[in-house]
Amino acid sequence: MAVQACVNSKTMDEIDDDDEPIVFKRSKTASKQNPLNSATKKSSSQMHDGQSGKQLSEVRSSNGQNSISQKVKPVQSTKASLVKSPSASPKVSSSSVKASPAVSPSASPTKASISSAKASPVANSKPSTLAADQSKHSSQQNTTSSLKEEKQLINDSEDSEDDKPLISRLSAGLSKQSSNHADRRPNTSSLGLPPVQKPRVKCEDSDDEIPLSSKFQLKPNAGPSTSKSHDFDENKPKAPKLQQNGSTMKDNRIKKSSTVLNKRPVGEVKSSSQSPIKRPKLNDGSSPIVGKQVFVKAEKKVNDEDEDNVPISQRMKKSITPVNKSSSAKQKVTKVVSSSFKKMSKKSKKVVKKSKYSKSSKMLPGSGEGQKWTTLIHNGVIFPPAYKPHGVKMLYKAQKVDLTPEQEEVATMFAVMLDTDYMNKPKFKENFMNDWRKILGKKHVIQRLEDCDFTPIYEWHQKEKEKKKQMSTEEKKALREEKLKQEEKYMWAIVDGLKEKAPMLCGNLILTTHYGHLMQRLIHLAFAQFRVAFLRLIKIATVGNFRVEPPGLFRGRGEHPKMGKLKRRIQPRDITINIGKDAPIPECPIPGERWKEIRHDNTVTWLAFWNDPINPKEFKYVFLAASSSLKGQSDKEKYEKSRMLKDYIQGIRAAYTKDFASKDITRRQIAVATYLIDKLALRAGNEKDDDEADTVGCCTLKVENVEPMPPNILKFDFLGKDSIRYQNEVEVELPVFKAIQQFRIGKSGSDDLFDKLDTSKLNAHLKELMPGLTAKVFRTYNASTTLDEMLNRETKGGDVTEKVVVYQHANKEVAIICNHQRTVSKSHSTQISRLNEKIEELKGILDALRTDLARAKKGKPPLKGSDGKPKKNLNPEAWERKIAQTTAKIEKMERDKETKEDLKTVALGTSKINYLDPRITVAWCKRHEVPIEKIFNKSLLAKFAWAMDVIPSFRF
DNA sequence: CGCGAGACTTGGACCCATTTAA
DNA sequence: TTAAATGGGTCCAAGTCTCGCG
Repeated sequence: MAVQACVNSKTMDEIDDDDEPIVFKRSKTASKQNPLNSATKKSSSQMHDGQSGKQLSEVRSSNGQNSISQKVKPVQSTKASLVKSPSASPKVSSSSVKASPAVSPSASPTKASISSAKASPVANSKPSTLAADQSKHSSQQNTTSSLKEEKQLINDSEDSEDDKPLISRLSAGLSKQSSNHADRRPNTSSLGLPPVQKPRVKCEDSDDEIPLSSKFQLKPNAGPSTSKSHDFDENKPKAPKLQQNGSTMKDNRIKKSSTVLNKRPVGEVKSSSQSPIKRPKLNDGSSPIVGKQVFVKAEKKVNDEDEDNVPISQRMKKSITPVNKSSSAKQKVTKVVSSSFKKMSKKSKKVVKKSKYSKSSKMLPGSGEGQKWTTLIHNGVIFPPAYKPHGVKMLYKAQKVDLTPEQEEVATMFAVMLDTDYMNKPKFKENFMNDWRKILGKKHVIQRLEDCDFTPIYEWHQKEKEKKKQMSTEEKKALREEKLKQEEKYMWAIVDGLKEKAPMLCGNLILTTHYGHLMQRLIHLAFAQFRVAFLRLIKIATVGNFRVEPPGLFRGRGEHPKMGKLKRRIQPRDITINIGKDAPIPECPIPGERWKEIRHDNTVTWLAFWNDPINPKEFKYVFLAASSSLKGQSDKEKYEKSRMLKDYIQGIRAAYTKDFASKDITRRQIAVATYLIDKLALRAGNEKDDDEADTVGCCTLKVENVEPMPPNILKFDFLGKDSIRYQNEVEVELPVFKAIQQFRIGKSGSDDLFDKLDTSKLNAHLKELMPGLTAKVFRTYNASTTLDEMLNRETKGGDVTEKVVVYQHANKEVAIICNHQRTVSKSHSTQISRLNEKIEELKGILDALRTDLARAKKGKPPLKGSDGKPKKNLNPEAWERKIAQTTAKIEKMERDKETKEDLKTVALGTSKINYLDPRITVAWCKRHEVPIEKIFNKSLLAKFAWAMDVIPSFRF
């Protein structure tokens, strides 16, 4: 096993403890969040300007807020109302925008900017094989290596780069070269390309680190596998090409409107200078986007240059060729885990897994199609404690009722939810009662829920909670330690470790013993390289959810038809364990019980699963934690895939634009759906069963969810994932608008808008455009692209705090695009009013200070304070200073207030965790000397360990 | 091709410890 | 020092997407 990419395991962490893996660690202080100041809003406008060929025009509903709508609840006017107007007159909307001058957060240019290069001490030492690789990095870092190379690269850089300082551009270019190539390549494999084999090398740690050797080889790349023809181009009438992505008209308005209804990078295909990105000429572009290129490093550079101008189609062709070859050539570098393997996987179970000792087996590409691990050792899962009856009697028609422990357990589940919103849901109560009745038995006195009084149990529960709260810190700590002790052994898994070492490593021995410590030092000091290799070899990953879900009442979201149903207790006999063949089978923690089944399937990553008691057709899995290299690897592949989309996007847009007018209705629907997904980052929208909440995604939008408002505004209003409401008014291209109108003809509100479409058709189509492309890739693409652009456009200098604000602003923009919401906290309004009071108070003080200043100028003493005490007699300058301080304070508070109001419904975390390529963040931090800890917390640092050594010039 | 099983990612709420404000 | 606010971490629901089969 080669060492796969980073090991972000705890072990590592700990081992690394002394020497931080993280490079730019600087100050430990966490910065609290900085209020995004008002500047924020404006930025939205800025962002759309002219940026890289993106479509500016479209805007998200004015300020983000609006767009984010309320949660399921009642639709409210809310700020939406503010926004609203766009519909009426698009133009207006622009005005509505907050006109605030763009203030950039940073006023002063600081040194920061300079260094794009230096900043980062390279994180870890890589094995010598990687030296070359490193050199690249380093070269960049320290300097500009060869100019000429850079120049080439520049072309390849993104649109936005125009805005960047030369130096950064250069470096960016470099990065591309190095990292991109390296990075991307691997993807290929995961993209559904013909699995090219890459000979894997054993120790790679991230693709960046792919061993040189392999890197070199890569060149010929695999292409997209098939190039199917696209029917595509052929049939369609030519679409108005100008508008291709909505450009023309929008453009004008775009500029004006800062308020964007929806934002999106969609590309406008602006001609401009700006985007060097490959923008295909339309005509050709339309052509088959089929197979595509895969990038090979060297090759790529070369191509890049010219490619910009080359029509996509051609480009593709080019690349295609190589594909075949490559495949034949058997590439080297495969990622073991690459998703592409999946396909073959199932079968591969039989994969030969030879002894784990034989490394060869592990890494080899061949060996493992679909193989996710070679050896896997873990301790199974832990069960929740058995139910302990409390004996508190509930009332039925005011009489105490005796319940058996089983009956009481279920009654308690309900009782503890008395103060939740579920009590207002008849469905919840009905489902609960149905299931409880089964346990009570037909003859039980308890017959009607309405006659039940659970308050005694509820109160008992509240008291228990209170008791717990009252415990002293020590008691709590002891309790925690006790729990930890019990759970400790379940928290770890050894993935691809050498079996014989396992005992030593098991648990956290290595981490805590002197021996471990010594070794660590030793390794650290004397054998850095060895150490890296060592760590890679022994992978101890933390298990994500090793606790079996306790019984309870199903808490479905939105109007879930099954809410309230009893989720029964899971027993060992329900659980299937997946573990290495030679690993000891975890002991069943419940005496007398046994596991349902033991599997040794190395083509999957789960450690255990059981069937969901609520929906037996579904499974609940136990996986490794997000910080594991297995997860890291696939995370990285996900981002590489969306980066790849960058190279195809222009062609894809051209293609769907052309299809807006297709005679073939399915095709037209696909085109429009793709447009919406691209522009609005909508989810795909799989079909759902009747026993699930009625929510929709793009393909399942109903007629009533999209209202066309002439001339070209679409008003969206639907419940998406988790029954989170999506409301947005978006200006779209005329052909899209017309197509939507036409899709609605003859249908009722609850009919499918895209009746000819479903996600599998859509994805099948997307795959023809780019290997591995699916609808969700657009969301990642949209999010990461937005972050990358905003960061680069808006980071102007200033201190760390200001830069962090810029980051948060960008993060917020992404959250709005993705419609990541949170419920407004209960204390929100009081917090706001408290702030208002303070502001008022300060204003009063300010007035008094001004009075005193005026008096001081006239040589009079200050008035008495509100408390009646006399103030010190100061000179005018001193009063002025005080005034300035107070004014600053007021301004800060107002900013805080605004930020708070602004973010009250926006959840920033989700996008950070799932959609923003961490390399963008890391590189930006390096370039701007922002300690990464200001942006990523501990768990994100662990999760993104694979991204930490990205070069500063990395661009998405 | 459609379907369903299966595997994995995404996502908001909630709980609780820590930090910050009062 | 205490109370409120934050933010990390957990929990588990709810999506997406692939694959194999008939």
